[in-house]
Amino acid sequence: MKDGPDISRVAALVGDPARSNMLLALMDGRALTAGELASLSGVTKQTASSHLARLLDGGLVAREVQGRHHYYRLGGADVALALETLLCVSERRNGSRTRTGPRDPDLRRARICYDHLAGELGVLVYDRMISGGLIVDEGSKLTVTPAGWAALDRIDIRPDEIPASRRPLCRTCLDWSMRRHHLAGRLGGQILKTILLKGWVRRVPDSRIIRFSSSGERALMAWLPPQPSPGRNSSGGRVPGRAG
Amino acid sequence: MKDGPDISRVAALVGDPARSNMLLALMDGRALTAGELASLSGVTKQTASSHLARLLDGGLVAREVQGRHHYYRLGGADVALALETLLCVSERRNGSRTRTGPRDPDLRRARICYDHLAGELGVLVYDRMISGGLIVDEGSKLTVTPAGWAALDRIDIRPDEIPASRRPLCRTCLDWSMRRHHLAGRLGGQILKTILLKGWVRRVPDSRIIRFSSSGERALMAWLPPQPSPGRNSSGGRVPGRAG
DNA sequence: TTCATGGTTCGAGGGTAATCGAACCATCAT
DNA sequence: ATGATGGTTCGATTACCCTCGAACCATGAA
Repeated sequence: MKDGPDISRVAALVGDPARSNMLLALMDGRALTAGELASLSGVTKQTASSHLARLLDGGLVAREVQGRHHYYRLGGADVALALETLLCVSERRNGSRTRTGPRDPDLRRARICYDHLAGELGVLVYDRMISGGLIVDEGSKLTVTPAGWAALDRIDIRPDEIPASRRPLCRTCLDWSMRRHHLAGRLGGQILKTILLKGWVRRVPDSRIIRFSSSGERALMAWLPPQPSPGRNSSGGRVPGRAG
Repeated sequence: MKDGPDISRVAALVGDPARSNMLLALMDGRALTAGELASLSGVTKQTASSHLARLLDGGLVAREVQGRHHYYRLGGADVALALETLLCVSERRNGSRTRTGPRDPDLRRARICYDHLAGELGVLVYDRMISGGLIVDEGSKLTVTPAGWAALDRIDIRPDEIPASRRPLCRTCLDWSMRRHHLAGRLGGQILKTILLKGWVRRVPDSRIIRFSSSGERALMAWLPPQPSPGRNSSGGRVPGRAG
């Protein structure tokens, strides 16, 4: 009778408000302590501990113990993706009921999704990289073109500096606010790391929001391939000359 | 404190085994009656009715009344996507614990996801259509190329025959068993409809499984563009010629 | 050692909701 | 009309689990 794995188990884990708040707080990819997660989700330490134990057992979070601090991190990129898709559904269903706070526009503009850039700017980066020929969708996977590596080299991202892992290099992630794809995977993480390091963006404390400095946004736009002209589309898909 | 919409509400709806069974049963895109859903999920009519009312209120399913029969269908493509991603997570987390039944290989091979083709063959169709240049990822969206329309015309799919709606024509959907993309959207639905009509595949009753007839599989392969690289090349992803 | 801090474990209380029996309503067939 | 079938509503029972107070364990500091 059961088709696949027990989907209700993980869904029930996300189904509690306290736990979902914790998970959303971890969406920025940072590892938070149990105490921080407790106060963030509005429950006592004991309750939080119980919830975290369940999340850990279910594999939705991972724990790292440092001294007397227990750091919790999201269980993986797939967990982040699942949360984003759930956000997608929630948004559509009771979106009208939810009042949008003042921070929402910033959140839509640019935010951290697990470890990479999301929001309008995240989608924009992905779009430009695709239309500019820096990455191509080969069906089975996204790959970086030679022109792409050349462009990445200009912001000091080189293949040998991206940590190796079983995780795919490029991946797409569905965007909750835009309902479009943006760049995830190791490369997506590396890009965010880089623009943070370069000071193009800075994080807003205790939130997923990231804010571009005006010079940073200019620098990003200068790095990205320009928007293609609206007329002819990809069949000729040449990499813009400036990139080479 | 709340970032976005109340994600825990929808997650809690999926979090009950009876409800998740119902939702998974609806993943094939068909509309089932309340009674069928009751027996499928293993609860009485009364319980099922209560669950369905909740799902309806949450927008996860839609109801259509015909005579004394109440047909329930999935609330939308985004709901199907969310369920697939949750399947993805569940698979990874407690996949080893779940014993794989005999039907699983068939389910992995080809199944219905909402209204389109999924599984190995679904991914294969998507891959070939991308690598063969029938559809292209323009970043913001997938579009069908002129060559793509010509190919689709050969299996009697024409632009004016695809029902208009706000739903995107082409969309990708993450595959639970393959963890890769396959073709969704209105075009994905139309393709499935077509190959069902042509008798290339037939549905296995009371499941999401679809089975290709041998002639049907040959016909599909004959229609699809051939695989680009000569041998099976799993790791050394070759960039298609025109990107360079 | 002694104290303080961060986390977990235990137990009890309380509320939500899943479940089913029974009754009720609507539709179709005879 | 009368009966049969498909669904929903109501009420009561039951079980789960969320929550927190209190106690307990581990680490770091004085």
